[in-house]
Amino acid sequence: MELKEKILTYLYYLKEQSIAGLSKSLAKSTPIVTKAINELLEQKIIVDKGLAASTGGRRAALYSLNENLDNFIVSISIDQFYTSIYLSNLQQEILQEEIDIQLDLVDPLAGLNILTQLKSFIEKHHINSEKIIGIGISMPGFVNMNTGVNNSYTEENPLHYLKKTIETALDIPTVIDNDSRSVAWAEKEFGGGIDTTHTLVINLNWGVGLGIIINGEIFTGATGFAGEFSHIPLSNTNSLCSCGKRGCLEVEASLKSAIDQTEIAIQQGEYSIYSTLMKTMSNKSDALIEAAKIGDQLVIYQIGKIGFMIGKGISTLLHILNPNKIIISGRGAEIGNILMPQIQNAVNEFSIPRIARMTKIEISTLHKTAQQRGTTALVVEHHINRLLDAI
Amino acid sequence: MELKEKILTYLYYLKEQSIAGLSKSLAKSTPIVTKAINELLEQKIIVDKGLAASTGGRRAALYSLNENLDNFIVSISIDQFYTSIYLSNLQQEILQEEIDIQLDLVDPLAGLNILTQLKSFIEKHHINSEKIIGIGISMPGFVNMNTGVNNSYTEENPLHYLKKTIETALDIPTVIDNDSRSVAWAEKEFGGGIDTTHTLVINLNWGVGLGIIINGEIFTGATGFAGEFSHIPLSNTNSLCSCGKRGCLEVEASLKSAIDQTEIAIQQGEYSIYSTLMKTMSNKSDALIEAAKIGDQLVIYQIGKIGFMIGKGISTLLHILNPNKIIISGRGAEIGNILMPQIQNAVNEFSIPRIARMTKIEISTLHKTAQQRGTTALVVEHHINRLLDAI
DNA sequence: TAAGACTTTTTAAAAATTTTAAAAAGTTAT
DNA sequence: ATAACTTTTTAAAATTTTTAAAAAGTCTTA
Repeated sequence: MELKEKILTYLYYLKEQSIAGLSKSLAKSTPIVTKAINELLEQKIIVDKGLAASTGGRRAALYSLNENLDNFIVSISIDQFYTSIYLSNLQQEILQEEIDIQLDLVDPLAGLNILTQLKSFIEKHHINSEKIIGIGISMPGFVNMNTGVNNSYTEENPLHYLKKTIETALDIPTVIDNDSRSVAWAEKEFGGGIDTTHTLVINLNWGVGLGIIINGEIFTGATGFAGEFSHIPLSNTNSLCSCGKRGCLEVEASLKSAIDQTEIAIQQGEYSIYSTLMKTMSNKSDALIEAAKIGDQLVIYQIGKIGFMIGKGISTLLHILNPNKIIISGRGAEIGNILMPQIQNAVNEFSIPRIARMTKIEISTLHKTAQQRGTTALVVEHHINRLLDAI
Repeated sequence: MELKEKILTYLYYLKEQSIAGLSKSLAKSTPIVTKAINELLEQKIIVDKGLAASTGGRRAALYSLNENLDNFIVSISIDQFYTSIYLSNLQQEILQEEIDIQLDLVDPLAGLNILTQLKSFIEKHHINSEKIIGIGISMPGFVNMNTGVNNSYTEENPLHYLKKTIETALDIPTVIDNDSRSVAWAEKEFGGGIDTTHTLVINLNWGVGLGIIINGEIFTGATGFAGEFSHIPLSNTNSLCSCGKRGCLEVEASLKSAIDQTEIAIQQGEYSIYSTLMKTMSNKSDALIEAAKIGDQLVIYQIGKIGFMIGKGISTLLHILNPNKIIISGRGAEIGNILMPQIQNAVNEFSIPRIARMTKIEISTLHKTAQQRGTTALVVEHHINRLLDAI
């Protein structure tokens, strides 16, 4: 059973694969993969897609997931202020979406609201819950995937037990993880991390998170807290952070900090198109990003500043972990071209050239979809076995 | 052959083991381990050591390396100013040693001097080179274990090709690694890292190095440069580092920095027993450590300062990697009790309590022997197969 | 453009390894 | 002293991998 699940997971990611290819990727012998493939064909979970283009020898037979399967995945991407819900199929396509539902996680009712929104999403689109393989949730905080608990909220807050709440209310297998780890996973499977083994993914959003991939696997540390990038002591200004400490990276290297600084400057009389945009847009970070794209001077200056601090943080990561690649992802990736020069400046200033040369720094090409893709993949990783059970 | 090597390596580390124990540690089935053990017994490489104390069931038969084997390991521990050469047996005992040979690595002849010293060591103690399983070298710098090259020195400098030079001159298999990684390996196998999977080892010496153990293995990063802890931007004073950058940790967190500061203070008229000690001792760090042990106020103050900076560095590591344990090792471990309170102060100031709580910070109990033990183990890891070939 | 050399996938047979079950050897509590 | 329980060791069965051979193509060159 185990092997079949792995095969299905690979086919989800890669869409088409040969027996030889699977055998190599899974480090399992050809005979055993052949046997599993034949059984999956028999069960009509996968289908034969004909022969691959030649690579210089006998052409390989390709297999893919059967696109006639009517099984779906629901994923919920949560950030500090907005929640999005998606319905996807096994071809990595989004079938339905409800994006940017305004939901401040500070609100003690947020957890229950998410459940309500999810229920109405399923009803509205007439989704047969029997056909949902699983529900994936990604959200900020100290999320323990194994216990399903978010330790950033007290036990009284429904967000603490969000996974369990949803799972029992809907009776559908549910899996939860930290937002930055989901984004990192998306980059590993679909983005710039496809062919690197040691990849760091910076999730630039309202805050600034880090997903660490070591030896091709998400690294969670000894107790699941690895990647708390945002609170390392790097800032010289010593401004107070929400965590109670001073000098945290997050204070000067997140979209929030750019927004705060921009708003302060505007209040002090500086001009910025940001204020005009905010009259029509409700999402501050969207307004900031839009202003930057238009070329607003103040906003670009503020974004440059966070870019420099991110670069300083990257210098630290570079020296300690010597990764193949560091990817700037998350909402902030959209203004990557504005961030990049300042990131590079800081890396030049704070890194040993010999070491910095070893790591490629990139802006994600996945943009907004990263979190959704990673969260959906999380369900595949954990509950693809339901495809086998169902038939 | 492969399995036998693994068994011998385990027996080297653990001295006595049962078939069941080996089977579990090596993740190999009992029948196959039994077969290998029987062959090794036949070859007289290992011996039966009788039954283990009971653990509530049938008593296990124990096996160990045959102590009558006359095979040895030579290890060379090199630091910025002193080189030590050791001869050890397979019972982890040091048979001969030549410690603290004064050898400044800045001297372009250092590489050749090391070879000369090694040759005379072997001659002086009448060591039969046929019986040397291998030579292990550990030294500071960007050492690539696979190519055997130290990239911190130019190709003209004999230190660049030290491994090859020694290997060809003596015709004995030689292996080289970075000093901090050797110390980390020693901590993992013999010290505080025995039963933790994610362990960081700070090698406090003339400089300050870091060995990273992730999933029970040395982590080298994408290109072998992981652990360049000493040059992350953490200092506020912006003093210039030898690497050319400003704000590097090393400038304020190494024994060198404590020595420099102490000497400056003495020149400015402050009293310290360090100056008296230096009249009889040639090794500055030994003098510093001795002064600290005696209770010299100035030295203790200066050591406290480096402790605080190390603690700040530890805070960064803590947040990013969430290890089970961080061990302060190397020469500086001897003054651990003086460092510790300031390390703890800094960790309290710069870490999120929830995260800091997860990681135990310890002073090494291996003291000076760490580097030697790690370097010797390096030979076992790479050349234990010579035991099999020889017979 | 056809033949031979070369690649790669697939199938089949042999070898190795693991898993499972049973036996052996102790220990501990009553 | 015996029954119940543990743990190691041995033996047999089941899996898995490795190796070799066959099948199916591609590509170069005469």
